[in-house]
Amino acid sequence: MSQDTVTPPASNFIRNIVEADNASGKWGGRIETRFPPEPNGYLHFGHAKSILLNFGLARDYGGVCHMRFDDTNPTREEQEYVDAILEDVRWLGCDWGEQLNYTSDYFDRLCAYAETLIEGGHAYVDSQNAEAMRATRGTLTEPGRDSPYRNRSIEDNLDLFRRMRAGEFPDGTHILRAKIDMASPNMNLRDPAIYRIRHAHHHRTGDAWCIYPMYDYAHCVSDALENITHSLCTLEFESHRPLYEWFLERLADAGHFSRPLPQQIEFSRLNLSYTVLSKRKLIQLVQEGHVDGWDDPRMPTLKGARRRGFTPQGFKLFLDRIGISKSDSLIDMVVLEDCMREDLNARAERRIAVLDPLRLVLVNVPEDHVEECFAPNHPQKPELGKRMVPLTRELWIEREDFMETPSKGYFRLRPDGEVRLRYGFIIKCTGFDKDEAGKVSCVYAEVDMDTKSGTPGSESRKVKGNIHWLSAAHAVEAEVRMVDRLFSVPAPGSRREGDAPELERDFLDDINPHSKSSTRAMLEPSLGSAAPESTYQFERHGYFVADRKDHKPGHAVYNRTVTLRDSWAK
RNA sequence: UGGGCCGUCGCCAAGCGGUAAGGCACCGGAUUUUGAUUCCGGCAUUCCUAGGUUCGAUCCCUAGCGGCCCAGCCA
Repeated sequence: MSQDTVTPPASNFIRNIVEADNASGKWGGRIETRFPPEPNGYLHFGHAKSILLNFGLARDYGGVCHMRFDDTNPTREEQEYVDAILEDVRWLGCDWGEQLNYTSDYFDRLCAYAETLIEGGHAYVDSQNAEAMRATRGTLTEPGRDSPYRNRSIEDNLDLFRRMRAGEFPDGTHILRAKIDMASPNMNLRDPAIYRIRHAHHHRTGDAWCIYPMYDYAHCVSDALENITHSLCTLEFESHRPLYEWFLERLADAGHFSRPLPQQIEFSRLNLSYTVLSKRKLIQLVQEGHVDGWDDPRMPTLKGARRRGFTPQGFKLFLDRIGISKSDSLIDMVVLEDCMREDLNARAERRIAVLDPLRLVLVNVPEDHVEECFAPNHPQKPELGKRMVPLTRELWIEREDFMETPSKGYFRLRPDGEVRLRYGFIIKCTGFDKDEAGKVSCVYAEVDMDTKSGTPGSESRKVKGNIHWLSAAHAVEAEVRMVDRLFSVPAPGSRREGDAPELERDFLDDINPHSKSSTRAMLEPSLGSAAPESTYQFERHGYFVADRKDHKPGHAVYNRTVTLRDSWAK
């Protein structure tokens, strides 16, 4: 094999299955997957795992991945979500080619196949109401009881089903059920529903239908219709697999599909510390106003991630790193953050930003003097060039880079201490002022003119400290949003050691009160005119992105994507 | 207490009868005009437990223990 291949994908049980299928010739080397979201909400980090897995697997084995909207429940699905989902999947870099599908595209066939199920004696119309069905389903340990309508004739079932479709009955009066086994130890096999009556407007089919298929029936049929080879889903569908196979086997027997039939394979969903990934909780956060919408940079949604400055490449790195398996896991948020750092470190140009400005006056620099200094745009990529940063008598430095009484190990500026102004000169502190409140308001220093960075001999004198700065006369003011983790505990809402047995915790109580703050910062002038979504490393601080929505000419707004690692305990 | 699935280093995760990959984290040390990056080195005599089969078991068998999922006309 060639040496220049990118990092080979890690082995996992799904790839093993695909490779075994390829080896046995099961699909003739073909692989087709699908990403099947329901358009009833925004995509989150958990979906990213599924998207990258499905599209990545297809790409790696020369196949295609279909985009498919599982839109079988008209009461909760909307076009708005379809558009948003497509935008997110595209943003992640995935390409579905011609395969943009909707389960609703198959309503005709789904309905026709339901009739063949009835004709084969595999389905019946039940006329019990929902409560009666629940009451006769049994429990985990007790078998259910057959419906009194279970043995209707095929003719009656067909007639009833057609009249359901024709709109003769109100919602909830009849339902088409699979005739399997009311005593099955697998609850999903106790005559599950196939079609329910719903007089509702569908976002794509309008009012053409008043009966809609259930997930278990629609999904496997859609997979078969699209010639999907490997149908990947999360672990909670494991006990639905026998049903998936039950429908397809019967429809194949009836001649609608040929074998081999698509195979459902389950993997464990993503759990991430310091956040929540359940649709219900995410909706709650938005609806109750705990965050500023679905695209709040703190939200674990793809819209939020994008606004925060997370990158598709970072997500790919993350998913390769955590792997695919069937064990329940809780991935530490630092892993995701670190992947973003890794990607951004390689690509982001460096800029200077002073987030908490403190005035520094260089006492031996004349009022109107402008000294041109040069800073590399990327320390590891000299080909990206340098830029000029002007140094003048009055500068902004970071407030935390000066300490009147330094703590142990501190090696930045201090009274009578020396430090290098990054890309500039070594300076020595000669004094400082304090305001009425006792807060340092201005620092004075003297420049050693023989130490300019880049000039011969400038390296002869070494100082440990190295701080960043900005010319007060040149810097532009900006709003910088310090985004942090949304929750302050690893598992929001979970019990903690020492909790009283009767105590119930609410994940909302674990929201990090400091997850969002905003500051007026000083930036290099070019940062004011950068395009929205431009990403930079603010030296010694972290990675920041020009806000996609609010960053405008004359009104710079940056979001902190992630801080730099800091081995100096803050 | 029915059924299904899972249990390998702090967090992930390979391995599938031949004597414990890798990543992240962590700990050393080197380089560094970002306390960043990069680089080198260290990091499971042991695979949930207990028995058994075998020349040999994380892999097979048995019995336990722990965790997750299933009782929507949701997906």
